[in-house]
Amino acid sequence: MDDQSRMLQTLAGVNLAGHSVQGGMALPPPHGHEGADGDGRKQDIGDILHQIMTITDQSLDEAQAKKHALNCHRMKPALFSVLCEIKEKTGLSIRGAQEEDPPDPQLMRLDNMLLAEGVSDYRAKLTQIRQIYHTELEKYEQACNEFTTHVMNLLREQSRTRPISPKEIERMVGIIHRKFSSIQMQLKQSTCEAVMILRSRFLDARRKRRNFSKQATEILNEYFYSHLSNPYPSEEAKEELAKKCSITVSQVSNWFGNKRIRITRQTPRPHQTLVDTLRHVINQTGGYNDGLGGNSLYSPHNLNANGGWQDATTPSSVTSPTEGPGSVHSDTSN
DNA sequence: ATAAATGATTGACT
DNA sequence: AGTCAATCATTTAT
Repeated sequence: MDDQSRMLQTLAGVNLAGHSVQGGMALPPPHGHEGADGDGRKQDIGDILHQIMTITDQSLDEAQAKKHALNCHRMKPALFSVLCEIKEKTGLSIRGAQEEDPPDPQLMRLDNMLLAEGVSDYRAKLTQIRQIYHTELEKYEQACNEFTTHVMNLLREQSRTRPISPKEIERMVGIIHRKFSSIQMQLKQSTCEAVMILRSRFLDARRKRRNFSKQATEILNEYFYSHLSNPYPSEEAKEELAKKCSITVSQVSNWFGNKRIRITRQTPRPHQTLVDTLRHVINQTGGYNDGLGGNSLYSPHNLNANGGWQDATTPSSVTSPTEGPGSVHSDTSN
């Protein structure tokens, strides 16, 4: 399980840093400018999608211009009847070519993984990407059809005044289709990359952390050292601390767990004793006056070597540990 | 560049 | 359910 996620992380990293996504569909590199390795890859999702949309609009504009020219032409009605039968031919081939891979095994696999992981935010974003992807794909199809039709109209028309063989027209159509499908490739690749980026960001986020503010640490330390004899805050206390520190209850729990284990631990720097460590901490924070008894600031025998406060049989002074319900692990509400 | 500190995660235990 | 212990992955200090 853990291995798997690490593997995924690695995979995503490779894909993002290196070359194009190679998955269920072998994608040729996008024909074009970027000679060096990934300039485009550094763009974020928004840029990529915007790029796609720009391309689409250009294509549509072009088609629109031709359409207008055609509409005004006197030969239009005659041409259309002829074009209809051609359209039937090419239209099928276009559809056939485009419906081949939209399901996209790579995306399907990603979807399945996402479902398994059940991350709502993640899934929402993925849905958004997918939606945009399908929208764009549709636009492309439409643009391709229109453009093809209109180019053919023009050629047909021109064949009246200059020699243009049907073969030549077919060739032209082929060129257009190839052009469009290469653009489509880019769309797919961009979508895959966007998903990859999204995924890697999510996986990263699991381990991302920010240190608490100095103030928050101060508050936590104060409580800790003020309750050294029993540093187990009740649920209510945790909630209060969480509120004061602007962190979650889980984070408070994590902090106390870490603190307890680490304050006792024998690992504070090779040549530093426990007392030194504690003194160091105190000096750093200015000291915490024990709210109860005022004694015992970090006196080692309060923490028996095995790290059990429970066994320390601490005298009274301990607020009753009214443990409430709750406290869930893992909270990333930041 | 390397070591230490630190917040989060995970599995076991009770 | 809460905790400990070990560990991971990042941030901070040296």
